[in-house]
Amino acid sequence: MSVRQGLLAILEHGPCYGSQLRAEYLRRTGATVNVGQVYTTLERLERDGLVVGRGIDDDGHVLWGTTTDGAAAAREWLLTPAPADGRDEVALKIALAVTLPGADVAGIVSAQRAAVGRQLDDLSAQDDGENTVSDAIVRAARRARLEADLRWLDEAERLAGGAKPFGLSDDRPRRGRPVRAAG
Amino acid sequence: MSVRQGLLAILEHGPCYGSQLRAEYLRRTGATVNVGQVYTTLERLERDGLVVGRGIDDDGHVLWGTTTDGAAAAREWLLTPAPADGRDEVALKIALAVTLPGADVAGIVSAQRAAVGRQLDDLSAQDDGENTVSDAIVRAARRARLEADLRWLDEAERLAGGAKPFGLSDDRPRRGRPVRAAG
DNA sequence: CGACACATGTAACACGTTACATGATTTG
DNA sequence: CAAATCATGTAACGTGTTACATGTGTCG
Repeated sequence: MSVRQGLLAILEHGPCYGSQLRAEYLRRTGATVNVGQVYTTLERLERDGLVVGRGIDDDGHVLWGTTTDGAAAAREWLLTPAPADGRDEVALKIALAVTLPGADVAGIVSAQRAAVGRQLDDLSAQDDGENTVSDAIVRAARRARLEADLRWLDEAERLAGGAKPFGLSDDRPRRGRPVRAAG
Repeated sequence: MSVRQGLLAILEHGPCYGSQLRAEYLRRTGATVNVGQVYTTLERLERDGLVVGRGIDDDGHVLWGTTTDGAAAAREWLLTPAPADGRDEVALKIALAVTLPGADVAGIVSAQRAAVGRQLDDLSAQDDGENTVSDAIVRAARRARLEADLRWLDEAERLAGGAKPFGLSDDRPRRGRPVRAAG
């Protein structure tokens, strides 16, 4: 959900053509976007009335700009807090593992801990001191989450100690009209 | 990517029918899955040779079980660390905002901080002490990440202080064969 | 019978990915 | 001309969502 809105927010500051938009997104967030996605996203934004074609460049580039609605949507997105992330894959995996008979929870946790450590190392290794503020912000976010994951993994291991795995539930729901409590 | 694998891991411990599988997923992870997705996921797993139909229940339920490949895939998934999350929507948004002239970065950060605080409150409010270990693990993960976000938001605000927004890039790439440095 | 809930799908859509197919342009 | 790069798409696929369309069984 962040690519669409990000591209729109950039477009609000001036018309761009497709691959230029991609470059701006990279320059401003450090994140890469697939080129093809930029074009399909522009199509959808046009369909939704948020951007319009602004004709052709002197160099033959296809320019796009925001509509009034598009500019408003971009500004609103910036000011609206992002929704909570849905699924935390690692957490769900470990939560599931502690319920499965025979699962090697300790092994899973330690493998995950090693992977997080590696990701932290990678993050430090990429830090060549020549970063933009945007880069620094994104990297700080990643680092903060990874360190939080490490602490959480310790906690998860502790919690997992008290877990009892179980098999498939025996009580299958009964079909038909439910018995209603007397009112 | 986590629903497919999660369902498969449950199926490895015994045949299930669709909505039973959904119930088990909820019971073991605390996360809801759309019922329709369970059925389409089962179709895909069958297509990929990881599950097979196990006939019909006494109650008419359509049973599914893992194949040898499916069981192996489930076990491997459990032991393999999850890949790093892709886009951190909040981080990208703020990284982008600091590059946009006129963006109210302080306002965005404080709105986000308030939202994270609210999410932490919600998390505490839901804690009725009657939780499974799986629930506790998932909630601990969410709490750890939210607290990390709070710390990171402070850092981001500090970092944003030194940022200078900029307009669209002037140097457009030149088409054609690039000039190659003399070898 | 009719309401209700379980159960099994299907359809349409959104977002994201990779890969492929073309043009146009410029340099060697 | 041939190679390399920019630029603009299109196609296919994967995962996920919501909404809709049906059965089927049970209870009042």
